Amino acid sequence: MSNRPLRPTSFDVAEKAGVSQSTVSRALRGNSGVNAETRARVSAAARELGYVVDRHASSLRLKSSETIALVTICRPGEDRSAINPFYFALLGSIAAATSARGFNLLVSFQESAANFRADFVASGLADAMIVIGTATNHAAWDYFAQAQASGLDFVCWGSPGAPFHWLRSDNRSGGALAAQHFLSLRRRHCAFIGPSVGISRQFDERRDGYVAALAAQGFTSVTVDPPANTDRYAQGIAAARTLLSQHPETDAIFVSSDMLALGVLQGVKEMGRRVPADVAIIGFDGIRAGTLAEPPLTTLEPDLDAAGEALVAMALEDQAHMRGRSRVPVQLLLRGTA
Amino acid sequence: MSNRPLRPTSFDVAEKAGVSQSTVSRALRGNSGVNAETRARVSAAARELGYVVDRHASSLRLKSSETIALVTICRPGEDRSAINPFYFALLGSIAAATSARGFNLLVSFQESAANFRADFVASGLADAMIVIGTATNHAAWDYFAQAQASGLDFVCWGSPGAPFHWLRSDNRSGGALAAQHFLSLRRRHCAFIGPSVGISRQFDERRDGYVAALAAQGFTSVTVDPPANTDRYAQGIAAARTLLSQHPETDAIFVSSDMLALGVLQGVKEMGRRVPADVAIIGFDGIRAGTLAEPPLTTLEPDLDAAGEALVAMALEDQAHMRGRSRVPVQLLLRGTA
DNA sequence: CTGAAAGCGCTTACAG
DNA sequence: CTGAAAGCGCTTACAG
Repeated sequence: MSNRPLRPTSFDVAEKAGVSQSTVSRALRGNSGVNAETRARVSAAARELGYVVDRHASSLRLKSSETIALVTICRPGEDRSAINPFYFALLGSIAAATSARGFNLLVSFQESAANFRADFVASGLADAMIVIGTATNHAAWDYFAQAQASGLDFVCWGSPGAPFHWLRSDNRSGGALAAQHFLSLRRRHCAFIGPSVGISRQFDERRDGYVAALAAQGFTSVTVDPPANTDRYAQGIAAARTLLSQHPETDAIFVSSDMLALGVLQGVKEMGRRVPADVAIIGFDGIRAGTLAEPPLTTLEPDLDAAGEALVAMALEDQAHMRGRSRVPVQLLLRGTA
Repeated sequence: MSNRPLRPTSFDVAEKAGVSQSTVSRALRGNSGVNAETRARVSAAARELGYVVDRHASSLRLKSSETIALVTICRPGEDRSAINPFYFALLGSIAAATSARGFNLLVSFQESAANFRADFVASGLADAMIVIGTATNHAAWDYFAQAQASGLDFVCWGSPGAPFHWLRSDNRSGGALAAQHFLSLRRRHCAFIGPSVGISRQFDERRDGYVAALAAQGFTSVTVDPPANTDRYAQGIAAARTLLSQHPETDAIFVSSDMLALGVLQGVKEMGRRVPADVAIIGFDGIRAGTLAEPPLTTLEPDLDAAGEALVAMALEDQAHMRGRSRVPVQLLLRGTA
């Protein structure tokens, strides 16, 4: 399959069209300054032969592959169907932005030293690299931090720790929106469930925005750190139990991410509380699976179309200093839990 | 970013190591018959210079890109986060199989004539192509059928209609497992909810296996075709209502896919039936979101690791006639709805 | 075991 | 407007 016996080259097209090979190249690239009649003849010949420009030859010459490499960092040992659907949605929006520019998208899921790899740009395979995925895989982010230290450049979603070029949700505003919504619902005993400080900047920002907005109205919030555990859903159930045992008066919970929030929702229901009547819940990410919960999960939804477009634009930006860091707007999606 | 000023070439490495460029190439490719000491010197020089083989030059010479192209067909107008998570899981397992072979994976989401594209192999970008995604997008499958007719070869999941090389779940066995499980649960009024004949071979096979296994024990099944509707979840709710109105005695429902089954579950509950006490439900696909339903969705789960591996193996198989068609085993995953 | 050279299939400066 | 030629960075048959 890789070695079609008769893949035609531009020389074959040239012969058939009765022109030189250089003219074929110019005509097919839409180069101005080619006689319209000649161009038509070349196009016809190419079509008849089923000719397609060889991308390797072309990229080699042009020193550009019109390809973006997308690395998704996974949890070690996690199987592919367990990957947080948020990252698949982000992958999809990056694919859309890539294809809108006529670029290709090379994807790679990485989880451990066995498959860490960052040489997509160095090998010419891609013009730029984007890194997304879980903040919890320290080995992976250390690897990419090191790659960056040795001169490799890329853009990432979230950016745990190191000073990468990043794009993030407007997390503080999201947290504030959650707080304001809870207060408008007359909730007075607000809580936050999310992983402890430092795991992910994004989680920290969400919590800080929430706590600050509550404080601005004279309210405080209790915080529960989910137990270390491989599965966010199970973590959510456990955290909800802990929270409601220690603070039975809780009537509103903002959760750092939807996968965790779905577990929290389950845990709250298992504790015999009605949602949202007794306890309101708001998650973060806008994942589709939230609509399947009962009741459907109210959440803060980042604009993923904007995120995909911005990540690709930042990655392709030639001036490294122009990349910097940037925010994607977030919107409160009222479904059923708040 | 695409144009690093100083990307070193094999000539630079050669100079630094004090050997010829050909020796660099041989040493780095692990070519046998290179002096061990020379090889070490070359490797060291390459490392110091941060040299990485240019994949375009290499692929051009070797006429092979060690890349698989994966096309995912989407519903027109559907946004990326709404793509059936089953296809993302399949994408993940294909990525794993690809990377296990040291291959790259190029992905493309296609939904309408505006972005139909099948020239990945013709342009040399990929050695083989895999097509997955919704069977409901006829325009897309027609496009690929036409591409095949003009000599392009590829492997696909499911294969609606045309005689593609395909991989499918062992759908008949899956349907039979559902039937047997319902009967072991003493259900006597079994139903099937799924799209009508011909939309997808896989759905037909599931229904046929189910009906045949019921018939073998002397039982029949009623079938409900979900209303034409863009959203599987909404279709499921509507179909459940129709079914329970027309056949209130129904105590078991096998549904052609999980996304539809999640809607059916919701619809059944909305009709005031308890699940699984009054009505048992079994879906098909094993998607993760099924575990978030209440109760968690019992389902038939195809072995996705095997599917990813087999799709890649079939795609890469040089002898087209060796590809043919093949089945992935399916397993009953008892969760909560049956 | 190693080097000089051809060639993979393009794109584009250089002539005309 | 078009053609002949150089060159992108590799891999490997061919000599030695």
